[in-house]
Amino acid sequence: MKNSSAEIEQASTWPPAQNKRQAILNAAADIFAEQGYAGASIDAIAARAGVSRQTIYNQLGDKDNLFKVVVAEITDRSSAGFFRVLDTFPAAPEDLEKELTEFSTRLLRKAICDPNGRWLRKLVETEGARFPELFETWREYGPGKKYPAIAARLAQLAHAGYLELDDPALAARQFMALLATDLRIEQQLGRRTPDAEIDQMAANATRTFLRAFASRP
Amino acid sequence: MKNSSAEIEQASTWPPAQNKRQAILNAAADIFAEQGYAGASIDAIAARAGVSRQTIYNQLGDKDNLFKVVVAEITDRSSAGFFRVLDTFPAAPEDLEKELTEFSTRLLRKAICDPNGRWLRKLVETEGARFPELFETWREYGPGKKYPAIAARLAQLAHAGYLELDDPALAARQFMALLATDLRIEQQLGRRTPDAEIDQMAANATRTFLRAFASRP
DNA sequence: ATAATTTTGGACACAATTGTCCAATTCGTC
DNA sequence: GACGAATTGGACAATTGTGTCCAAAATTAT
Repeated sequence: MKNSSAEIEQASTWPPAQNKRQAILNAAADIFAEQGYAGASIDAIAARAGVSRQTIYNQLGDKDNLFKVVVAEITDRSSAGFFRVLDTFPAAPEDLEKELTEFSTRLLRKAICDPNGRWLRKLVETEGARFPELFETWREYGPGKKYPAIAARLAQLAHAGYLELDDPALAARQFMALLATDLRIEQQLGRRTPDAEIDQMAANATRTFLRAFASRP
Repeated sequence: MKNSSAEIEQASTWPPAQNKRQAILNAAADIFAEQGYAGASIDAIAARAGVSRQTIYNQLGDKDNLFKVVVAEITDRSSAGFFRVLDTFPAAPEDLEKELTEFSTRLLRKAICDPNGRWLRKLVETEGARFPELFETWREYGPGKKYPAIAARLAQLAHAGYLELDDPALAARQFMALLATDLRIEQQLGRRTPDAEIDQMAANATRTFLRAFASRP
């Protein structure tokens, strides 16, 4: 019973009840992502959370509601992580390629590799068709907020003369696509990608992106 | 009971038994992709195939085996479709951007949008962790064969002086990433993307790819 | 037409799961 | 240490799904 969510949990600085609630949410996120909605049994979640089944029903109601709460929770965390990284976007870089590559590395490491984002993507892919509202929620947070945020930063770089963009929104999607492509393949294995490879991916993506969009003197 | 697999079925030029078998396989592909392995019930598959449950057990054994056969079948079809399109890759184009864009359009339309590929990606994403051999099979056919094939064509273009590549394999992955990025978002909705949008995606991807890799005079 | 093969549909046993109830126990607080 | 609240674990009914069996019906080949 290796607990792959340990990284996310916060120590017991919360009211005791909230602590168990977090344990349940983390366990549920694991199991839902691994097994899908139908395949995830409440017993399995209870077992992984180290909690009795009844406690889950007490705190979170039925399976449907548990699922919704889990997704909402993870969406928040994932979004927060992303925007924390986005704040480090280089606004007036001296060495554009170097600083953008470093930003890409951070983005890959903290926002795309992190369990929250992975769970979310998988859950949306798996259960999106069956939970249309959830799909909408995710859409609002994911493509709806992240891409425009990236696009704004890129547009700013373009305005400052670093890039030549005619469609910042498109450039943002392409930037993210280049960044995530290799990871997508690796990730489905569940394999934890070594840092060196992540650096390489960030460098590859950034290099190609700049070959396409960097201003030429 | 709209049959979204009609496009794939072949008329009754087959031995009768094979015909029902195909119906089962198509229905199973639908249901597995929609509901995941755990959520897919044999009864639902039988109902959609217009066949009795017993017939499924007669022809294909238990659920596990049914799933494996479905994936193998779809993998074959998907792979065949891809390589059929790949044969139209422009080897000595007069207008590189134009011809590569047209190729991209074909690839998007016939190989990435098509139901086979979509089912496969979703099933692998959903159930890959629980069926390691299937994951390996897919990997062999997908990244294992398709990417090198694309890379070879790109390398050929580079050798002929059209492109400047130092890593054809990487360029192939990036080319595919640029192509698929917008589609991935649209597709999860199950929405059928209009042809005009597909053309646009192909043009956007190709344009950026060539901005990065086309030889400059 | 007749024989062989498949298909059908319904019944069945078995297992897993959901969600509820409740008495005993543990935990945090005062 | 004693009180109140939360947690536990086990039992429970109801539902759903798997996989098997079998006799009747339909389909296909001879």
